[in-house]
Amino acid sequence: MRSPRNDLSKTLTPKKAAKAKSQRSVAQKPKPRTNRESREDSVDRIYHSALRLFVQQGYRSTSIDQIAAGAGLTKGGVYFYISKKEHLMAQMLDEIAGRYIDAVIAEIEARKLTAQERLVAFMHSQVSFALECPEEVMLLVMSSVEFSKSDDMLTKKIDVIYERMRKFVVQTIEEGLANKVFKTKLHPYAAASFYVATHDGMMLEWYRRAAQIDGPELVRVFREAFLGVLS
Amino acid sequence: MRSPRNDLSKTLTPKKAAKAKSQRSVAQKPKPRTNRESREDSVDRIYHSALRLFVQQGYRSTSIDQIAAGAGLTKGGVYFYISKKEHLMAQMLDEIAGRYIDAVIAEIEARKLTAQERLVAFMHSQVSFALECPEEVMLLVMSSVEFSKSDDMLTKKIDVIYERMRKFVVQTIEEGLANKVFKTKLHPYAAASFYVATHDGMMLEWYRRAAQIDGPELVRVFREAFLGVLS
Amino acid sequence: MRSPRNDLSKTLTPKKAAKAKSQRSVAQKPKPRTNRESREDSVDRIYHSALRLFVQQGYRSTSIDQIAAGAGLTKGGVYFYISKKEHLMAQMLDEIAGRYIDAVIAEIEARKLTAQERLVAFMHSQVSFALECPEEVMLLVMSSVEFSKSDDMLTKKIDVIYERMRKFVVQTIEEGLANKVFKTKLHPYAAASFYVATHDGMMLEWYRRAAQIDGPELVRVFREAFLGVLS
Amino acid sequence: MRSPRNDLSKTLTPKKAAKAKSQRSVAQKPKPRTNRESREDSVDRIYHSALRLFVQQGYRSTSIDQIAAGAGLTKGGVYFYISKKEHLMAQMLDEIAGRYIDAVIAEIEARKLTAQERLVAFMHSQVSFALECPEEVMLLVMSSVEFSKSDDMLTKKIDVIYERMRKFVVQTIEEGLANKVFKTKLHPYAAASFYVATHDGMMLEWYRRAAQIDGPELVRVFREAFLGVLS
DNA sequence: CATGAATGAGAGTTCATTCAT
DNA sequence: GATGAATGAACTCTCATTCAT
Repeated sequence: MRSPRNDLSKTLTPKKAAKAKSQRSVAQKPKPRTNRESREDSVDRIYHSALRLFVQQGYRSTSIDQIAAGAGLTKGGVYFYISKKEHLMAQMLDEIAGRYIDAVIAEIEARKLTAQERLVAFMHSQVSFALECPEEVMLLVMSSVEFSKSDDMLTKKIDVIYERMRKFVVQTIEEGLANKVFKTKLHPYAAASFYVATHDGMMLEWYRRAAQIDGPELVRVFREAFLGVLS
Repeated sequence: MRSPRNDLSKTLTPKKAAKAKSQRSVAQKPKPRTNRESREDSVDRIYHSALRLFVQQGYRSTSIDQIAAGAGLTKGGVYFYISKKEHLMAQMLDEIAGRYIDAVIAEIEARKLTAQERLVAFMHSQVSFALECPEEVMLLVMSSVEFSKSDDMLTKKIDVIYERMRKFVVQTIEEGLANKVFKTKLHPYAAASFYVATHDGMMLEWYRRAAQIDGPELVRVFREAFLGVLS
Repeated sequence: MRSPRNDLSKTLTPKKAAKAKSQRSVAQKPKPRTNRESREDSVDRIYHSALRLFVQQGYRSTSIDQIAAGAGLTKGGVYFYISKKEHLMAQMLDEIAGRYIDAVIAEIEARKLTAQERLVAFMHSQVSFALECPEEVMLLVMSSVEFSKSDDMLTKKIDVIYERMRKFVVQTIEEGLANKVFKTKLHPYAAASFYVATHDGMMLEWYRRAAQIDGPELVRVFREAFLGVLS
Repeated sequence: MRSPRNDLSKTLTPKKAAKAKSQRSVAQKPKPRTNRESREDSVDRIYHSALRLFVQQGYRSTSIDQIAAGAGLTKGGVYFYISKKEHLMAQMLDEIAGRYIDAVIAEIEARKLTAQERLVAFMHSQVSFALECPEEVMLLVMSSVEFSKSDDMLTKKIDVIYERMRKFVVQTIEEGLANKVFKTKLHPYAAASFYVATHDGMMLEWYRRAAQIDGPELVRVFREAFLGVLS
């Protein structure tokens, strides 16, 4: 009834995320004084435990038991906060979409920029976010693979997120074409697909080879390749 | 010893694969005359059933029952040919790697080409193969996501395959740089990563949006972007 | 010791019960002045919430959470008053037995009546009570089904209650036979079983088909059938 | 696919049922020679194990593990035959309804009888069946309590079964009234409710007190009471 | 060559119960 | 007097795997 279901922490910040990642696998429980602190803490630990595991092993291969262990709880403890595994994932995706797509777009729309500047700003914002919260972005990319062509709720949710991303690119390119900023013969939809393809591919490659890869250099290549295609 | 395990058909050809795709969901059993034919037939049907399902739903979400149904067999029948689900996948990956990476490279090495020509030939060969056997290539790409950062045998196998792909690109670029064919400042490893990233991203996007996308156009963009980066 | 366990309200009256039924599903909390009032109030709300749910869904299918929600409390709040779900049920059965069997019998014994008059009075009293507190009676009948042939405490308790009912009927019939008021060949035990059977069956049918059934008519049939059998 | 789900044994006969009941709790596995025998045997053991447990403890309180243990199988073994616990119950109810209601009615309709004779025949057939297969009938009666006022599939199924029983009684009484065979003032629907009520009540009482009760005598009382009410 | 029966481990989920606050 | 967090056991159901036939 009054259990705190369905309102996963909105308080997660990149700092916290980064910190959590550097801790060891089973989070320590810092004996919080108040109930409120204890709740926020548990929610947070569940969120990060799930995030890490979903990215590492995939959503379907991650068990609630593993999430619980990573959060220093038992299965039942996790279910005190989430009503369904699917909902946990859905909320994670919603939050990520909000911060990685919607917030970024909103911020760009708020500024007065040319089409080209907006595209570049979009790329930079996404890259910055990915540098701060790599797992969040990876969750998106990897889920888009794990759930492609299924028919559950999560598939739809992910499709919608990607659609928003494509739409922004398409609209910006169309505007750029109208203003003669871009002069490519490429259809805007194809260009958006190329953006998404490069985005996903780079994230994957970066995740797979973080140790051996020079992130900034890859990003620079990404930008040049994409803008090159548009000119 | 009760069965011919571990020797999945090497005889699969792209034609067959393409044909299989256009057939109905449950393969018919055409009453083959000899035992040998019957065996090869079953192996074939298992292979294609598994391939289709692995790509559609992912390896871990595909049950032996589903594979069997798709092959017109029962679970036990499938286990007559495969010893473990993992082995089935391993053999599929081996075969795909052989045809999609090794054979392609071997053929290119056999011809006398400049570094640039070799790169272009590589891209074209991969794209041609992907057009003929899209599921095979998708299996590779999607598995590389599903199994990233795990520690099973399949993860290692996939890593090795990708390593071979990267190695060819790196060596070719290095040769091109030595011969002054390429003049990029980009580190060959970064360029190879960009190749792999774009490759995977494009395949994913193509698979996700086959209906809405102009494949050839995307491929052309791919080639131009990549070569642009190298010059 | 932390709480006034094991002393569920004896103050419940049929009026209250009837009133509660006509209220909305989640009882309101009327901010009682004193602690005592508050306690009695919560106890009352728990009692009625549980009663309604046990009858609707059965004891085992009703969760403490549901009871708590119906009483406007949380799980923990309910456990402040009850020590075990089983005890809550046990106390409900005790109270119902007291009012539906013992009080009724005591009142009849207090009057000077012939055997036949006593039987009729018993039937009428039970029917009147059932009309006022249908849920209480249904709890008894339905529990006798849910717990038949188990071996927990509740099973025993219900058996005892039914035994008291049968015993009264048997003794009254025996007396009536001795006084030549009844002249049936039927064994008193069989007649008592027939009484109980008809009682339970009618209550069930009435509950199942309250909307389509003419209660008073069913009751009249009950009385006539039973007395007919005895003459 | 080809698993034998959803076709629970039609071969169960009263003899077998009676025999099974007299065996000890965990059925022995008689090492059947053929697959077919083994299947029928397992299905049979599951059916009887479930029937016994459902009647003893109720459907919801019976776990698949208990059913499996009673059938000499493991949980997985039971699930090889049933797809869902709910389906197992549904099939049991269907079979019971077929034999206890439909077959009985069909047989009576086939004979040329007066309304009164048909009612008596109906009662006798039901009683005979109950003497041979008491657990089957008890399952019906007890389920009607366990599932009253729920909204699942089983509730609807049980309602339909009871409706068929009521309908036969109503139609027969209406015919009897038309032919002046019955002269009661009682509404046919009320009479049917009385029939059902007495039926259920008697079955319950008989089940609860089989040891102490003279079954035939109770049945005779049932018939006389019911016919008395109609005259 | 293949089936069908069966196992056992583990998944997601629910819930009575405890307890610090 | 009551809350909210948490546990642990039990439940339904799935699935890779084995094996007699």
